[in-house]
Amino acid sequence: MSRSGPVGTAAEAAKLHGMPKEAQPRECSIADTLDLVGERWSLLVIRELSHGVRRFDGIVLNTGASRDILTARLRKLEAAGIVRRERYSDHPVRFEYHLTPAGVELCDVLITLMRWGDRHLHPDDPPVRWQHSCGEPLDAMVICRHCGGEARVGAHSPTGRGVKSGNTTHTATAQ
Amino acid sequence: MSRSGPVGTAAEAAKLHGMPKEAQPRECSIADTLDLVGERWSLLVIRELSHGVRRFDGIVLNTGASRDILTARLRKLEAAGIVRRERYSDHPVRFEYHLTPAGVELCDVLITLMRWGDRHLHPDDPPVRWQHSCGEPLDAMVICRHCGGEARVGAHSPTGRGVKSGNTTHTATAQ
DNA sequence: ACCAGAGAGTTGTGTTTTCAAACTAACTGC
DNA sequence: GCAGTTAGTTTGAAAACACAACTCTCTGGT
Repeated sequence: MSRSGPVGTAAEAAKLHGMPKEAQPRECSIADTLDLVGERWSLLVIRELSHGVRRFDGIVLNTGASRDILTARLRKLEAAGIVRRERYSDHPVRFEYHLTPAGVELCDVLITLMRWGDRHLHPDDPPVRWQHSCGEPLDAMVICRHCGGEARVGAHSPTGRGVKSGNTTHTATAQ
Repeated sequence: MSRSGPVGTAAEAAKLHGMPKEAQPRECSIADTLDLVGERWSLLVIRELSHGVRRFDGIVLNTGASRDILTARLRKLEAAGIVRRERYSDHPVRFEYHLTPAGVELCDVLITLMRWGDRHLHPDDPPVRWQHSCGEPLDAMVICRHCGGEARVGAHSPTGRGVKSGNTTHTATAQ
């Protein structure tokens, strides 16, 4: 496998003997986003908020999450600036939850997850349809802003500091 | 999650007295897709495969997943038809992993996750850029196939059997 | 005044998953 | 015949999760 030259010593040490501990995960926005939102329930919470369900018990009911976990997730999403917690009553102190603009942007992830599930898990009876503002049921597509073409075509070639050189291990071409 | 089962009166019973146990999660392609792919590491495995890393140790190295978990994830993704396991050597039996077409379609999810992370977590230095086939660095957008407009605009209104009626609890309007 | 119930959690107690590192097994190349 | 590669298992310990029950503060009915 590719003598990748003078890399950082972590990877070297790692491959010296059986890779005991030193994995060197990529720097990557996907991983970083998943750290915030990749746990069980988090994205379903965002789904509920985007559907207009704003109260604790409503979210419990519609997702199936247990209440303690839901508390933890809401706190984490709030800390990440994805959710805003707002008091709607003072006498019994009560809160409801809203998506922040950053949270609303996460709906793109929900949309692509839903499209995949509709196509591959429910090919002829999507359980939910989202109506787009144009009036039609939403059928989503991810495109490149520059050329307008479908984003996922052929092999993409990643570049940047999160890309290591010698790890593709002689299997170069696309799928 | 997503206990579909014989629905009917569960929600009714649930909201009648204090909702002791009976949550009734929505039928939903988002939840169903997350059941397959929503665990930690699963999407990072798909990221690696989409980058052309096909071997067990390469995936361990680049994701940081522990080996036993990776084994479990790969088996699950294979069972779901997202990943194909292919023998590339017989004498020491060795395998490598590929994305199936269904797996390739999941790259849309990765792309939207990456875009969110780039915008909100690394506003001025994305760790990785994906080059689109048009030559430009990919800047993705989710659109509606019908009208070509951005998918996530204003409030969407979900319809279908996965939508329950009385759960929005008097908070009606959009975000 | 009294009780039921909503709402938003917290607490306590088990059950599962995950983790990290070590170990196995079957080879290759020198 | 030994170092090294590859693809996993195994093994305890740690973290996450599930579930029911409980709290605390009101509101609304009788």
